[in-house]
Amino acid sequence: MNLKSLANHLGLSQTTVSRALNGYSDVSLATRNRVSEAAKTYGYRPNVNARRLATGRSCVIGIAFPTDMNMFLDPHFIEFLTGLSEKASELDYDIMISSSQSEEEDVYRRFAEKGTVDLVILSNVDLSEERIRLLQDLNMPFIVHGRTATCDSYSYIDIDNYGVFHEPTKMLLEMGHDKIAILNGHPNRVYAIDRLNGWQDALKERGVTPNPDYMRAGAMSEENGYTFAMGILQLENRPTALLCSSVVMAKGAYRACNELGIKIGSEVSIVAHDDNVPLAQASDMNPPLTVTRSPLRDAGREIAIMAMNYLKGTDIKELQCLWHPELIFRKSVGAPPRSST
Amino acid sequence: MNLKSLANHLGLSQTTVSRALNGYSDVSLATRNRVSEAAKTYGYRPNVNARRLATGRSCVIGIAFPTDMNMFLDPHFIEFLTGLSEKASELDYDIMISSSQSEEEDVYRRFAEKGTVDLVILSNVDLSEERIRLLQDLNMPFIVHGRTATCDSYSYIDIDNYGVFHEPTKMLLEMGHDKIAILNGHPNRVYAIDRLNGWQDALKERGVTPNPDYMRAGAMSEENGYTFAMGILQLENRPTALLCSSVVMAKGAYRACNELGIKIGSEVSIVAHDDNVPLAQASDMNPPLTVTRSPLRDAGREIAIMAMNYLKGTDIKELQCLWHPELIFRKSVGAPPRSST
DNA sequence: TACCGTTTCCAAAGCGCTTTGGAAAAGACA
DNA sequence: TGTCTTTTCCAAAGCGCTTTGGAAACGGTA
Repeated sequence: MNLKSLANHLGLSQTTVSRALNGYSDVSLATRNRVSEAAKTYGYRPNVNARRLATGRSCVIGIAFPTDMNMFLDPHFIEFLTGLSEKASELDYDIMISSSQSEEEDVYRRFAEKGTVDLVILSNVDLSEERIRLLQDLNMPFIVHGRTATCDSYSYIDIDNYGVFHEPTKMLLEMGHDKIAILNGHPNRVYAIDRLNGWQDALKERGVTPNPDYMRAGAMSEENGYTFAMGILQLENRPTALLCSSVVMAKGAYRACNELGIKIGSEVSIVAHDDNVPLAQASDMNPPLTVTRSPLRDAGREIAIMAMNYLKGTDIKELQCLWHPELIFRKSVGAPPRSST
Repeated sequence: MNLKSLANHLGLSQTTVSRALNGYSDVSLATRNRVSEAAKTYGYRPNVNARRLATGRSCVIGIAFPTDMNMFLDPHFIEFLTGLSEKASELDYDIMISSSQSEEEDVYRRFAEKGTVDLVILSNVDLSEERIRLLQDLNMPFIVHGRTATCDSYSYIDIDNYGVFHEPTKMLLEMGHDKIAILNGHPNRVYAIDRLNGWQDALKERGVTPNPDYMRAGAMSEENGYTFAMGILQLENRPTALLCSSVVMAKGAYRACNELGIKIGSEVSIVAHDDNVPLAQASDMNPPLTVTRSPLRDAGREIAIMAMNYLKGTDIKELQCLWHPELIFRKSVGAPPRSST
């Protein structure tokens, strides 16, 4: 069933049927209803490729990933992708993924030249972002999940990563903690750098010098959380509080504490940033984990909406979101142990 | 730069240029070269959507996944997807993913009606596969990763899951083990059922009755591997060998053994099926893990090729692959402990 | 030279939709 | 009643490609 035969069935022109289905006001409400009724009974759906050719828009959002750095194995990225994908299908956009064993940039170049996608999403940005420059050169619309220094010039969604560690550090300091360690994400990523700064500044504001022994950084896996925590908690001058860049990492830290017989909430306080990935529920942990919370899935959903608006021509300045995670206090945080004050 | 202007530049017709670029023999080699040369210098790439409309083929492979059962968090699925995606881009196919919060079937219906994808890939099949019937009804080409009872009627790629557990069980029995437990994948999945049968039959062939206490099944996570192994190894009549459905699970089992102080390779032998997911390298484990090996990434790559051939019209009968994993013997397996014989 | 089979090219139609630029019909107003 | 808007519809062009069905040019053969 195509437009032509549907139009014939209805005794209308293709124009009218097309415009009716797309909700134009220059076709009367009565026929608009009649048409959409008929479309439903005949099971008509406009052929996307014809539409794409005619409009020049594909309604496809692209994501590139190099297979060597397995982003897809990162539950955080997946959670984001899930939100993006969910919202995209609600908005009738499609998601196209493309991998290359070689350079991620080749993928963008292909996307741009072939016209397969309208817009691409950039994730996991680090400071030296040539990808952004390339996309700007290629004139390929994009939205960044995260930010770089040049973020004025593009559309992005990010959370206040500085605050993500600044707030809890301040809180812990006010509670009397002064030996606060951080288990951070990958050191090159902008979000990790922002968090590091938040931690450092909060300490300095209180006159505490950040202790390099208390800093660890790497992929936000359970394993790293465990390893990092094991290392730090066995220092002779061990910290009284741990900041983790993700709940997944915190789970590893919990495991380390349990193994070392260190009581969480009294002997050591733990705070993490909570992206709300399904297999790592902060509230279900024992003790429940104090977090700064900002569901990644929501960010994914939001970026789908932003993509749509971007393509509708909304100004870039209105497509720059900065979210402030909320701090949720739970039992994993308590006063520092006496012995350490 | 489009076909028309490229043709003008060359002083040729669109037809000739098009056919030259697509390598038809009815345009002389000389002009064929001249054309592709020009295409390169002008940076011409045919517009995919126009091509799609003209040919009726989209060269897009679809994958649907319901967001509630988070397939994407399963490293096995991701590994498969990575292979698929890699090979697809080599073959100039694209991968479209689509999620729905509701029914996976809606996604297929949308795919079919809109004509976005040429073919879909089905994963994680279980015995009662209505998805397969739906796709057949919709007349939407598909390839299954795995098999069901009706697999004669469609194209698939699968491994000999029966053998995956039958072989090592036989081997263990021959070495003198008779208390062999299995930590299986999700009990509804066909592959898990096949493996279960392989194990059972191997035991029965030797006159050993499968012990229901020795059977566990669930998602193939490290966590489950740990939990299942902990349970089984603390039985009063504990097994001398463990069959794990994946290396990820085996890692959990290793952790349990370490925690319980049970020596792997002497006090308990462990075999796993190795999908070769990057974060779980059987050979790097301590002791190195004996496995039946069949890289999932290879399956992904193969399925991309099969998809292409399917769309080229290759007969279904020639697109039914059954791979036989190789058994790789390593230190995690040894003779059963004396005490148990 | 005439004829025929090959080789090489091309004009034009078509894929299924959107959109432009009216035209006809209906309604409003004097 | 006639004129001017407004509403409602449509014919036709176009998106950029592939493909069909020749036609022209060429070379070989009789």
